[in-house]
Amino acid sequence: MSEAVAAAPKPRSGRTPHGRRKVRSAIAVAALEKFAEQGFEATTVDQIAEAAGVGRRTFFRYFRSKEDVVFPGHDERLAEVVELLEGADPDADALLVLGEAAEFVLGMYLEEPEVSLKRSELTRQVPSLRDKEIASIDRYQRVFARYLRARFAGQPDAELHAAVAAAAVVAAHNHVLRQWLRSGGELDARAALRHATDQVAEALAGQWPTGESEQDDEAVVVAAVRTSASAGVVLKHVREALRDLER
Amino acid sequence: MSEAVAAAPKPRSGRTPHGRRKVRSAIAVAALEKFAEQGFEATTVDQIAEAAGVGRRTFFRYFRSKEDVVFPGHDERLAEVVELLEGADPDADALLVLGEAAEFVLGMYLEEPEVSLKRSELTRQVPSLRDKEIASIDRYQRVFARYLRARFAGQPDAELHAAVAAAAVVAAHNHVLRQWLRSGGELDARAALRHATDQVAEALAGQWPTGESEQDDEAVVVAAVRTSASAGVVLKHVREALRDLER
DNA sequence: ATCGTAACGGCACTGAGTGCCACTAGCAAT
DNA sequence: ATTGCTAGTGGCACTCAGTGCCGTTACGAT
Repeated sequence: MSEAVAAAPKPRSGRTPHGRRKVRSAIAVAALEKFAEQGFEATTVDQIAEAAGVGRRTFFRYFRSKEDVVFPGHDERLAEVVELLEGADPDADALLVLGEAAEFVLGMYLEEPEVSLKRSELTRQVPSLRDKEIASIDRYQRVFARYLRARFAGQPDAELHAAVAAAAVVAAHNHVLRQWLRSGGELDARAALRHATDQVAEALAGQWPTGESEQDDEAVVVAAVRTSASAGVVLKHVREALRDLER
Repeated sequence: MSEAVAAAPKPRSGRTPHGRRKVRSAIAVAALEKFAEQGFEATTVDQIAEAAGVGRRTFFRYFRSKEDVVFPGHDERLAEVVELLEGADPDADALLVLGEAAEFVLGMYLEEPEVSLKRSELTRQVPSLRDKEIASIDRYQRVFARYLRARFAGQPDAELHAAVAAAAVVAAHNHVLRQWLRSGGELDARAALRHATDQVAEALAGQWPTGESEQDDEAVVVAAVRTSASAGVVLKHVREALRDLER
């Protein structure tokens, strides 16, 4: 491919006589251009480095791997989420807090729609990138689960409930994100996410305590309904719905 | 590292003058031995091939990558799950079917506890293996979600509910699997999984219809309880628990 | 015994990622 | 202005995963 290159020790041919601090950005831009041009796998690090006007070695100083160019600063984002959860009101409903955290994560995508859309296009097509993204999502889920474990501590099946609820919230987030991406960034994702997390919270809070502030008053309720379900099924549901209110 | 090797064209030194059909198994055994001995990353494919008495090239004929030795036949397992779901009773409760599918997956681990334990040890320590496993779990989750999407089709928020429920079931499965692995294979994982999926099904079925066969009879229920929850909260829960029975 | 096929081993090659080192731009102290 | 230090950089050589190609060999069928 290279025709008659490599004669003199390369007099820093193209651009950027000596990169300032935009080196990282220059590499990222060049890389994404190349990826869009000729695909991820067909693009070598050498090509990226040359297009960015830096040495191949410098590329790996700014990005641990070729995949990392596509997911910049995922670690920092995760750290922000951890911080957000640690600073959350300890008395607030745990699932509500998680919903806010999910919205925060979603916000990171919404901030730069074009980038998010391009990235999703890449991840859809390249298996290794897809795997990397899934692994990164899993890290968020672990953080969520850890938070819930702490909040649920002492309750029966705390770990199970934490794991399931964290997975549910993440799934809701991912679902909304996918919809937003498919809509080309037009969807009101924040509203959709709130609706989704509300549904999740409703379903889980109906069965499991999630730490909402308890009331001291008491209540006697009489309900009468007409339904096509069998008496047994209705009784089962009512009994279950009430059981956890007793605690 | 290699001392004075490579003189004659290698007279097939060690073992297995010419592998029968146990070549794959021989490679896997040799690989896992080496991994346990000196770690995953520190073991090269050459070492594995030599220990197995085969050529380096043959290794890659049986395993697509070094990681693949640790996860044999994951694709086939996934296909079995797909088959199981496709052959499931279309009238059965969808979450119950998913619970059975999860138990089937869990069964694959329970079948060979020693292998599962060793593998989990490896995946815990090696990031690349961990990522690979997460990606593989995600494939199951996608299959689950696809099944639920088909079952929920037509209902409001079908896709959201499918995604969340699939994630919940997978999370329940993973939680039980982790517990079982931590217990060293002693835990009654099947019972624990049934308990876990029951909880998930209970929580979600209380809110969302999951396709359980409807009865034709009717029922009028009167319930009276004493609870520390506020009247509003009780009413909300009861109303929600009953609402979906109406449909 | 011979032929055909499929598996095998060796070889060479690409490309990712790493360690090492020499070079240089920029800055501070004198 | 000169000197000296430091940090960023680029080149080089190396390891190792993974792939394509091809000659060879074991084995079953006839």
